[in-house]
Amino acid sequence: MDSSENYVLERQVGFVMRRAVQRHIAIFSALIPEMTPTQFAALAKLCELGQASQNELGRLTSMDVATVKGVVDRLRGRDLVTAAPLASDKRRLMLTPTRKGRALYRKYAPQATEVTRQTLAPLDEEEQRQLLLLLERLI
Amino acid sequence: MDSSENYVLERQVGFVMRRAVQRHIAIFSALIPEMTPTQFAALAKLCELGQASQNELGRLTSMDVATVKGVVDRLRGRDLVTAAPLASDKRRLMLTPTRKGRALYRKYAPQATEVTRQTLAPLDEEEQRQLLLLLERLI
DNA sequence: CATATTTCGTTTGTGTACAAATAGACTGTG
DNA sequence: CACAGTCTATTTGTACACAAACGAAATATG
Repeated sequence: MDSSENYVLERQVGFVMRRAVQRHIAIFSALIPEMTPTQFAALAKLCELGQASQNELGRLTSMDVATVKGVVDRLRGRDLVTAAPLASDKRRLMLTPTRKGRALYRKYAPQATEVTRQTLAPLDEEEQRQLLLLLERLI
Repeated sequence: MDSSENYVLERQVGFVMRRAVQRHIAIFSALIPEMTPTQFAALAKLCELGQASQNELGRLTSMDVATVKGVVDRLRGRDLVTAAPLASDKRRLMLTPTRKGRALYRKYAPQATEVTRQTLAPLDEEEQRQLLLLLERLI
């Protein structure tokens, strides 16, 4: 009896999700070569909020403090986001999308929607809703 | 009319999958702190096959050539896998799990199954099967 | 047989992702 | 007020992940 006989890599959620994410990222970068999904997520959330501290943005986009710093640095480097320490709390780094950042977001939001559409294309509408609901319950 | 108004980050599959993967990895590293999901996947596949070239292993575990090299290097560094150029085709690097590697795989295979179980725990059996089937169709 | 093409592996560069350690700023409580 | 604990951001180190470019080996094709 060897319990490792029962283990089939291809049937593990982790493996299947990893592959699904790979395909999704490929679709994303084909449709939006100008930025990564993570960068777009950060920019989108910041545009939605108007303004947020780096820490807050990280929490809302599920990024680690170190990760969000890297992402924000690259957005700042491309002049899509500006940063300034908050006067009332000098620990916090307030982020604001620039005009250029907001324009880029508006430009690519429809493309980003299309990325989701293409990723889910193998499923019908009902299945798409099912999948989203099931995934959300895993979180 | 601003189409970016329709874009809600939290409703995009990419975002939801990314979060689900994050949770899965957290569960994995809690149960199997000794190696990463990727390393385990490579080791598991290699143990299943008995032997494989690095390239082959990469294809079967959905890893890029550069990625699989890093993963294999780390497995070799820990003496879980040995590598040797194939005499009949000097381009290929044949990989074989060591006794230690096979032992580690057998030891952790049940834990890896448990990782999947815990990841899917919020869903009932039927929903778990549903999710797996839907995800597989995205690939 | 000669060479064009393909395959395999490596290297380099960029971008997530997280842990852990650090430093500075704030808050609450004594 | 002092200072312990908390919060925010940064830094460092490790580990995927992929693109692009390279060299060496094998294969195909003329």
